[in-house]
Amino acid sequence: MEVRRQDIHNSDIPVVCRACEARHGGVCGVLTPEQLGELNKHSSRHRLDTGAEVIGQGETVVNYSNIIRGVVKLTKVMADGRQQIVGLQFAPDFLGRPFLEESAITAEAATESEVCNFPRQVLDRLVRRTPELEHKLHRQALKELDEARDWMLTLGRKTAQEKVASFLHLIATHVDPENIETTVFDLPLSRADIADFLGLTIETVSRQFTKLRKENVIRIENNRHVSVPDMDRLMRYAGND
Amino acid sequence: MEVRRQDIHNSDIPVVCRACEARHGGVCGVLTPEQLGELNKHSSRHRLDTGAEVIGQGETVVNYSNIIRGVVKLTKVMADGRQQIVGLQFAPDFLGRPFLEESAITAEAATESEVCNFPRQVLDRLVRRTPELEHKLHRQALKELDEARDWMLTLGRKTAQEKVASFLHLIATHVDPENIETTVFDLPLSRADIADFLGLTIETVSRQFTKLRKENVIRIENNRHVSVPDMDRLMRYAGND
DNA sequence: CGCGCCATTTGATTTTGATCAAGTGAAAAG
DNA sequence: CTTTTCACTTGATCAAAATCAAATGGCGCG
Repeated sequence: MEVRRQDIHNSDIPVVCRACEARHGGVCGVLTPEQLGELNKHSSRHRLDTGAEVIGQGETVVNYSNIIRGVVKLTKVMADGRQQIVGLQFAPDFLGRPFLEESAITAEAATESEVCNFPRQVLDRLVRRTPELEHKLHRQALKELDEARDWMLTLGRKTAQEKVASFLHLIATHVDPENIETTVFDLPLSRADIADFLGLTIETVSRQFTKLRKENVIRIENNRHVSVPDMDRLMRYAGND
Repeated sequence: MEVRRQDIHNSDIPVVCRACEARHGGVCGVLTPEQLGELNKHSSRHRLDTGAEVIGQGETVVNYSNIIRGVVKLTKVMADGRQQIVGLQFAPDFLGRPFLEESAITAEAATESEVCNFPRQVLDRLVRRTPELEHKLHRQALKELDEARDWMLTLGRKTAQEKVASFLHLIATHVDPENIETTVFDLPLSRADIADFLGLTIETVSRQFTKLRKENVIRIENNRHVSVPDMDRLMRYAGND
């Protein structure tokens, strides 16, 4: 009986969703098969090259997305071109700002990525009828808020060295959706992006990487591949005692 | 008939809530008279002196609050004492982090304030039964997230002068709950708090105030009373073109 | 293989804001 | 009325990170 019900349910779930890596952790996880089916009718998967823009600052929001794979950066730019990354989103995060017509930020792929898009209106309608979905989105918004506030402390009060170490720790705890903390990983961001994330220049970021490497806090190969022999030590360099 | 219903409703609303300045803008605005009555049974109003702590970083959350009057600052501290204000909340904002046992931040009154406290459990229960309430809290979380991200750009990429000008503009647009923008106002924060908000030192903040005053961007009396003759000019100094 | 491209690193110098150290002024306390 | 206190301002010097300027080092391509 239990098994049979399971079967029926599975067959109700859209084929593309069944194998979706983001289905359980992401917003889709709270939907019933019927709702998933409805959403799926209007949704589409896309591959994004590094640098591909999902939405631009000031543009009208037509789609929300789920990140299936990859890292998406959220940036704000000033009129004179100064730029700040205000958030990094990893799979299976939801991507979008509910209840606003116009995006206040630019979202673009930091790495080669994959997303699942669905029209704003379809999800908005679904949210109104599904308290669990709003709850899920609410939790994600609160998580992003916590992360943003952690980062404000980093931006406002930490030294360049602490900023870079904090960034490495952030990546170590987020790149792999499977693991809470990874000690060997590839940086999803270029030095320029890291600088934009940390409120520093490329040169300062590079110098701090060199310093951390010379003090054996990290090892680096090919610019992007990092290993951290002692995560606690890195944490201390990040100012997190 | 319409009038009579209104009367019945009014008589159902708890006496203390009827005159509450925060009732309409705040979370209470979405509650039915019955729900308001239930919440009110467990809630209590408190006056807060400047500096009074609402909750401390790392403490267990027992209460949520509504700000009735005044300004509350949200701060994060590092182990060595470095401090960053990560949010300013004005009446009638909701104060609290739903769905988390432990507070990641300290909240304290930046000015003499008044809040209405209610037990975490009572509101949590109410949220589960009231989608409109969760929607309201969700919207507030998203508003705070937008503000946090705006501020990240300020912290990471703006000069000291732009930071101070940005702060003045923020205050001008938030101190008076009645008005979108005020040109004459009292600063709700000391120089030390402003420094903690902007990621600067007291001395740098002071020097930038002097500079803005000398260039007639602002006038200052008694350290706290500010008037802005030309808000667009201030905006330009803030780097918002 | 050699060339050019691009990201990154490294070096020299400058600038911004922090730090250290006195002042000032207004309000509270004696 | 004087003294103390506290928040804020001002000044001199210092240090961290920005800026300007060259190297370096893969990597794709002819």
